[in-house]
Amino acid sequence: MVSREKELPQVNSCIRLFADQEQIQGYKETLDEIEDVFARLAQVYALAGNDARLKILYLLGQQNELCPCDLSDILQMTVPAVSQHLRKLRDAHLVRTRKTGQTIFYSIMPDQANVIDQLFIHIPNQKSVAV
Amino acid sequence: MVSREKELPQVNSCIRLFADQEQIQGYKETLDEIEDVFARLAQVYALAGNDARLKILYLLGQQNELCPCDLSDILQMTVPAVSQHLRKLRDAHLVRTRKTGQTIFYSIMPDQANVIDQLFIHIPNQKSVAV
DNA sequence: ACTGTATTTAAGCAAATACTTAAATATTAA
DNA sequence: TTAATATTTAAGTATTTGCTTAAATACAGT
Repeated sequence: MVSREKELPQVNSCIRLFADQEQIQGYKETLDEIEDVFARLAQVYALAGNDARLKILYLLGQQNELCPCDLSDILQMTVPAVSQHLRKLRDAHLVRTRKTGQTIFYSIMPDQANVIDQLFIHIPNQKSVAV
Repeated sequence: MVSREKELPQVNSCIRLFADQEQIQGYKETLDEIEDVFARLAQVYALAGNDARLKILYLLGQQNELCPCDLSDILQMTVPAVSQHLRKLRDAHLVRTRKTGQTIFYSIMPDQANVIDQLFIHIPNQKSVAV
C-alpha cells in the first residue's frame, strides 16, 4: 500500500520519476484504439518471421504462381512441410489458390500485395513498391 | 526410380508439368546468395510478430526512450515479462539501453530505425519514412 | 478398375515461446 | 547499514511451432 495509489489508482508497478503520467495514459488509449490493426500486423509478421514462409512469400511475389511441388524443390523441404506453411498463409488470407487438374497453384492475395511487398523492401534488387 | 532422374538428378519430389526447370534452379541460387539477408529479415519479423514486442517497438519509435517500468504500465503486463521481451530485442540489436541511477532507458538502435519504422508504415497517422 | 501423381490431413514429438513467481543484483535514500 | 525501488535472471510450466512419417483424398492416364 503506497500513498500515491490514492491519486493514481491505475498505476500499479513502479514509482515513475521521469515519465509523464498523462502521456502514458494517452499511449494506453492509442494502443487500445488500434488494437486490431496491431493484431493483424503482428499476425503477418509472425508468419513472415519463419525462414521458409518468408521465402515462399518472396518467391510468390517474384513468380506469379507456384505449386507446393515447385516450392518443395526450391526450398529443399518436404512437400507436407511446405503444404502446412501454405495453409497458414492461406488461413491468414495472404495467399490464394487456383486448381488445375491435380496441381494447385498458390499466388499472392491481390489486396495483400502491398503489405507483402513491403516485407522485402530492404532486399537488394527488389522492385520498388507503391505504398 | 524414374527415368528423368538421369538427366535431372537434383529433382526429387514431383514431375513438373508447368515449371521451368532452369528458373527453379535460378531461384535456388538466388535464395542461397541472399540467405543471410533473409535470415536477418526473418529474425526481425519473428520478433515483431509478437503483439507485446510490436507495441514496444512502436512506442519506442514514438517516444525517444522508455523504461521497462513505463512499458509495463502501458502494456499492462508484468515487469519481468516486459524485461524478457526487451532482452530479445536487445540481443537482436534492435534496441539499446542507457542507465541513469536505477532506471534503464530503452531506445531504438539508431542504425535500425529505418527497418523498424518500415514495420509501422501501414499504421494510420504514422510519420513518413525515408527508405 | 488400377496405377501414378499432387496435395492435404492427421498424429506424434522435440524444440521454442511466453508467461508466471521467486530470487538475485544494483542503486538510492533514510 | 537498512529499506525501498528498478531491473534482471532463473526456474517451472502450459502452449505453440515446425518438422516427421503415414494415411487419406483427388485427379489423370492406361
